[in-house]
Amino acid sequence: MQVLKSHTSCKDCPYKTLVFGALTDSELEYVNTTRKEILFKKGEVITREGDKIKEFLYLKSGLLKVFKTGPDNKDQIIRIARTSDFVSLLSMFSNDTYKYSMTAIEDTTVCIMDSDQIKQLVESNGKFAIEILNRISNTYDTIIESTFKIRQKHLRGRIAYILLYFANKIYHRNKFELPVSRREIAELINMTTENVIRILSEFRKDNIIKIDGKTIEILNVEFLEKLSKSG
Amino acid sequence: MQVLKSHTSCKDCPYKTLVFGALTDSELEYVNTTRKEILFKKGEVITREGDKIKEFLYLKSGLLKVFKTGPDNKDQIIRIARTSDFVSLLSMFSNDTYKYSMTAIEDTTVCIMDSDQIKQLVESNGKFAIEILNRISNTYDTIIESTFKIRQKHLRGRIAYILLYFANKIYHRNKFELPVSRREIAELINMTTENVIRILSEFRKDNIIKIDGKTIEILNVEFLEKLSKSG
DNA sequence: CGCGGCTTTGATGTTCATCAAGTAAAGTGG
DNA sequence: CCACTTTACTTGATGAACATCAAAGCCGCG
Repeated sequence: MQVLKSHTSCKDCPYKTLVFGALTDSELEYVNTTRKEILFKKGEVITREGDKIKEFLYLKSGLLKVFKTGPDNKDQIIRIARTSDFVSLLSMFSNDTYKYSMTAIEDTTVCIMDSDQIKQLVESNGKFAIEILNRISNTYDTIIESTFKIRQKHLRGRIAYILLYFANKIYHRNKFELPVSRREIAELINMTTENVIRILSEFRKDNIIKIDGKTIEILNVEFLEKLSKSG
Repeated sequence: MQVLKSHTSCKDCPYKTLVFGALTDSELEYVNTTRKEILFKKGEVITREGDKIKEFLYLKSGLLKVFKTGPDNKDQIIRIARTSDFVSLLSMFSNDTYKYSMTAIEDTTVCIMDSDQIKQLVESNGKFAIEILNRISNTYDTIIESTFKIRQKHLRGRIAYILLYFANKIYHRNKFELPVSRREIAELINMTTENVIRILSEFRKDNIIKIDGKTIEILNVEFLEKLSKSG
């Protein structure tokens, strides 16, 4: 973890319009004064379940996993967050402590603002409130939709789904390096590590994907799409 | 479906403080002018997935299911909403159409307000915005939490969980009439109708519950609690 | 009275988790 | 830097958990 020296202001941030478009220049300036940019190396913990929420987090670049640890110390990954995600929305308006842990799964830069400041802005700027509501609802909707989709699929369909997810939603290409271990895939789509490996091998044998360690190349997109849809 | 003549104003509503506590008397009056109270009989459709959202719904009394219909016409129940639930929150700030369908599973009275009016109040009244954000986050959090809890349980644990849910969260007693069919239970906790029935019968044979049609009485709470926890 | 939906039970086979065992890779401390 | 430990990955064998199929009784409704 490393605090970065940011030479840019929120005013010039390319992601400004995503939510902060509703803020006035002076409000943005206000946010900018307390804002910090922090780099988390792959594997570093960003927040821990149960920690007091003091900050409002915005994922500027990189990738992180949001997860929950069960009583048996087994993790369940709630979702993977990527650039331009407001990762702290899931807790800050309903709880004073984080409901989930977050860990960087790639080198990740996070903008950190003061959560009370953001709440204050929600209170004073109605358009901003509407934008935050929109964002938060979308984030939650996406989680629920994918969870309910995944749970009705068979294991093969789940693997197909998650491969297409990485290819289409995260990397936007058919060859990519998996940012997560096989165990983490298992935690994300609710199956065992062994079966993740088994089905990946099966897909490899059937020439649907090519595997080289963490590098995956999808050879037969149509097949995966059909499998992902049918279940 | 039947429009009720309401003689009370929002100002006197016992549930006012839940969210509308942040509104001024004149704002409440404003809401009250367009507000309608509607009774849906058990089984009646309240909203349909894909319908345009025009109204803000508040569940005054009764019980309804929120669900999604899959491509194979199989429903998945997202949640069961009860008195004092703001059932339209899940869609109105992120979509202009409903993402889910709702059906009354008991006779249900719903307060219907204009959704644009509510959005306007969010924009103009900061405290109200915060309250809505809090409510919406809580609602979503609860869905996610229960979904992730359920998905890591075995079937017996799921049935235990749902029985305790009805007993503790809905009816607040150990003997109650199931508001849903066995198939709907299956759709709620992601299993087959046959297995719902099988496991309920098993619990009956082991004297853990008593069954008389739709009426369930829990005889051994501790057993169900242990089962629900362990998985 | 017949039809469709809900409930129930049994038989059957598939899917999947678990256990075991081994290799490879990656960190750790002297 | 090397021995050591741990973690990740892989494959196979086994049995348990679960879905599916089939058949029959029940009830409400037109």
